[in-house]
Amino acid sequence: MEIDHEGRTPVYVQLAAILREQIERGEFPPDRPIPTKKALQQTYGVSQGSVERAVDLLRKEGLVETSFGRGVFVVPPEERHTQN
Amino acid sequence: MEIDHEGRTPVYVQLAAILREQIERGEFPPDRPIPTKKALQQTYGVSQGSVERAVDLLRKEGLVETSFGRGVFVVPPEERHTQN
DNA sequence: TGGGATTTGTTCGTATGTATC
DNA sequence: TGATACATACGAACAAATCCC
Repeated sequence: MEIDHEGRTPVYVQLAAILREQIERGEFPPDRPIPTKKALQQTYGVSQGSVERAVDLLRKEGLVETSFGRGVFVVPPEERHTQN
Repeated sequence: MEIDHEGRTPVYVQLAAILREQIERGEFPPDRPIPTKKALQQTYGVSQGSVERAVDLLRKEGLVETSFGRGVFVVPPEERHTQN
């Protein structure tokens, strides 16, 4: 899936959707960080700010947790308390 | 008062402090918007984003309310319900 | 009715620096 | 020390609400 920089859907929303789907498909191993924010920038060709916002969305949804200096981690489904 | 772009205190925090003091001194007439965000940008030589953040702080403090397309308004002291 | 001007709000990219591990 | 998350700041473009003539 790719990011459309022209359309009306914000880039960070698109990126969040991509990651959300990958997470729910279990494409990321547990207890290990998903690709770093820098990697996401490069993979999808978006800015740091857009990655920040995308991850922020997923964090608020309870799908991931971030750990300063370590990485972004997927929250196991049974531990999710979505405070949407 | 001026903004120090070099120091450790964020620009937007400094700007919020300036405006907060002016508001509490009653320097802005009631029922009329305070200087527009664009004016604040020019007056203090800061970016739109910094003005945005400064006003956001004051809004969260309950000191001002913003009205899309109209301006930023001082909340009368007796109506402030600071949900800090 | 209409359309331009004003004003707040959002998004994006870039750059730089700080904090944590 | 290096990798990483996070914060700050700027500029630019555009969208959306309001106002005014």
